[in-house]
Amino acid sequence: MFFTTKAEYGVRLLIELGRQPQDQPISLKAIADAENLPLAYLERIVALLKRADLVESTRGAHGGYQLARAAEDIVMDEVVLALEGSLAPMECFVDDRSDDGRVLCSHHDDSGRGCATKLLWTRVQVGVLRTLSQTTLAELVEFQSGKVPPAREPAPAPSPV
Amino acid sequence: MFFTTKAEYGVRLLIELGRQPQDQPISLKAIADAENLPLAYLERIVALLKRADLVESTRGAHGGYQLARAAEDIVMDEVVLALEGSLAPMECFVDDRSDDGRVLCSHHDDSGRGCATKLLWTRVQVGVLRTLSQTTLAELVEFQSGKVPPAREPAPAPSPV
DNA sequence: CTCTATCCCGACCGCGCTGGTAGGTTTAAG
DNA sequence: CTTAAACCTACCAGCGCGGTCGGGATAGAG
Repeated sequence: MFFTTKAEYGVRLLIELGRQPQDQPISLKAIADAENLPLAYLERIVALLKRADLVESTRGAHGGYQLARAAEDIVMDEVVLALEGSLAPMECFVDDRSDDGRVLCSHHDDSGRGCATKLLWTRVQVGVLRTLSQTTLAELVEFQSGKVPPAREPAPAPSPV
Repeated sequence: MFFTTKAEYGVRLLIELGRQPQDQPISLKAIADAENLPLAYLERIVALLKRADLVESTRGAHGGYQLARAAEDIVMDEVVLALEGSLAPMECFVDDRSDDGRVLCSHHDDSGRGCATKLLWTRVQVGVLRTLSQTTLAELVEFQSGKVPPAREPAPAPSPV
């Protein structure tokens, strides 16, 4: 399991917001009902999205949430990072952003050789990051609306487990 | 955190086996000492690798473990799958193999629309799988030995799903 | 002014899994 | 027969996930 339900629920929430007409906030309650998710839990999740400036809130009666930008400009790496807090494939990865995802393995580096698994986990992280950064919220909204995107998969996926 | 220490320790174990001369088993104790890992825990991990036919064991005194094939023929997707038990990015992914990684979201599919996040998680899974399947144990052994491989990441991934 | 819908926030909690330990049994070499 | 190793089962503490609860703060509606 790479991701928790935080990511799942958070992305669903964003998709729901993306389906709404612009500039009209929708309440969390409405989303919780539509997606059949626990309201109290959603509250904590949307807080993460707000802190990352992905959604905006309007307080008071008839308040709610709306996207902070156009769905086309919301890229999923930012979303998942905001929701999960980290995209490190392994414990020993300190978080990126300042640098670019460095390793500090438990047995620091014995006898001068670098950490054996560093190469592998770094590749995985780069792969995930690239995948996420190539998907926008707008795409997901379209996908859910029934328009299946034109099956873009040029390389025949060498070994689809 | 995508992966647990099972994957970390298991890969390290394989690398250690890959560094040994062929056809001569090495004891878990030796590996535990070399990598500074808890022996009892390693025992459980190596059992996973054996069940997946990635290592072979020799019992009795002077017994131990060795790779079941050449390091060049051991690909990391198989390894990580054996160690982690699944490569599903999200809870709702039933495991692949029989099919190809299908989704059965908690709110099965409401009002006929497919699961909103399916597209995203599928892309991530494909990305990870491709990354793992492009790395062999032999590469990691080389990497650890100091020879940094020539930064292969061939195609800049034209438009990976 | 008050009511009510909503965002907001902190505390709490059960459960499962991870990471690790302990102790014992079987196998085979010397 | 002793010893080194694989092998197996049961056990355990800690922690994070998923979820709940109760109570604010805020703003529109009557």
